[in-house]
Amino acid sequence: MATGRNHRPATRSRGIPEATVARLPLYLRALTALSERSVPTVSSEELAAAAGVNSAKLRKDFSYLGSYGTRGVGYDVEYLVYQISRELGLTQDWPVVIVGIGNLGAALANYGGFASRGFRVAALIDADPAMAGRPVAGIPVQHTDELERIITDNGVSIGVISTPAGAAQQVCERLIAAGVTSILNFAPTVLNVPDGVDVRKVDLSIELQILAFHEQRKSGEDAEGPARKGPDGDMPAVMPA
Amino acid sequence: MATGRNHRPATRSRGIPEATVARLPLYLRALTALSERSVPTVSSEELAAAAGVNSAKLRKDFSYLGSYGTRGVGYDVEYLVYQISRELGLTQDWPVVIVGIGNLGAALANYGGFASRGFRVAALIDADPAMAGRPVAGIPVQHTDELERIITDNGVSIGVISTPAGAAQQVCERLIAAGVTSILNFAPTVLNVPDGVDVRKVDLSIELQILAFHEQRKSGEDAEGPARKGPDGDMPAVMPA
DNA sequence: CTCTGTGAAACCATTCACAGCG
DNA sequence: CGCTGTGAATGGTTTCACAGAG
Repeated sequence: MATGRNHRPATRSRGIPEATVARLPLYLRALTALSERSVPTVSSEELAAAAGVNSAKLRKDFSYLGSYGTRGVGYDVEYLVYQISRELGLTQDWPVVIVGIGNLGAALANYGGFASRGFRVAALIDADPAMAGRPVAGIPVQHTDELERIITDNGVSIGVISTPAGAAQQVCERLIAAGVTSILNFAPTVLNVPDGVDVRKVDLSIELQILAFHEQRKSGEDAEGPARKGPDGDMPAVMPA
Repeated sequence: MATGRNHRPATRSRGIPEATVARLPLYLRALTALSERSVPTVSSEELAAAAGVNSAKLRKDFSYLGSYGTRGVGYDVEYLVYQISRELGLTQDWPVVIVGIGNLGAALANYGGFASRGFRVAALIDADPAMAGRPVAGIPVQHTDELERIITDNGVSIGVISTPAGAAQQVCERLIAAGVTSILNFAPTVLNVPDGVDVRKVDLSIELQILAFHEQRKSGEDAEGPARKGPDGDMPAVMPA
């Protein structure tokens, strides 16, 4: 998972389940690919395969949006693309700022997937004065001093944090004070935010650690014996790394 | 979530729930910070706050690992760091290859969080011959032709894919054929893998789309009326973007 | 008397299986 | 007759609340 905190609680009646929301972008991507190949309709089975889920789940997901399919036929690709885009709020333009233009920030600025789907990089912000004015992905980097003005002037409500961990909380607070209410956090820290602000977290090393866990289980299938309680899995005198 | 497919089913008895595994790295990070400040013990309440979860969940999570706490006192920081590290398989060294050294691949190679926790970047691989030999993060980039040899020679079982979407499936297949059994995929595609191979996916644009969904709900709290079925939310003549 | 460890309850998500529409 | 849409069954996760260890 890559989600932070602050997930809309059980409030809101006609709500779409979080798990479903998280899959809509996947369906949208698969549908866009079909649309580009001018495929007119698609069955739940086919679309599910393209999105990497099973068809029952997909149909249940779509049932939360409404009845957009045709029994015996499938779904109209163009129509679904539009309905999902609208549901996700992608029919409007979302200006985004990226704070922290190191290696990762630059990668994000250059990432085509942003611009393609309703997101527009409104500004790049970095604390290093030496970066100021230098263009990254064709956009000039601005100094952190300008942060509040940039947010306000551009009506930015989504911010991306790709600073070092130490700077993240402070940047987060300034973004929120200036009006940002959704944050995508790449810094390896827990961000504390007030109610009403959504945070999603993407953490590279966490993902690797989860893989390592499963990887370990693959090899150690056999002599797995003692692992619980007591001084069997005891600590060595010298700590590893 | 950022997980792909292929999650170990209900097999394996004494298994730790996936949701718990996904949080262990969070606890570990919080504990490491405490350890660096030489804090000897911590209560479930304090540690939970530092990790951004609630304390009941944390205690339940730890209960799957064993009884590592002391009632009335809390947890021994150093001891827990070791136990969680061991459970995650971080007491051993994991050589990793990164395939696709564009902006993102370079960012990953430079990312300190890898090296710090048992992961070692064994090689950087790119399809562009012009990149070959050029050092990134102090490691020379090697050509894709070398992929199989590199995997074998270094005993790599974890691969990171940061290529363009079009190349990802093919790279994935070569990695698997060469012996990789865990993949962290940054390319915006669904990877098809055989059983026994774990895939986790990190998708920047998907995270943003999920934020946009919630963001949209914040403003449109009022005039939300019609959204279901029928030709109310009908498609415009011209498709957006 | 504090704080862990954990059954039991509540909640959410996935899967099954099939009625019924086109 | 094929495929969607959906109740009902199942399985997993979170939260509650408290017994009992230290």
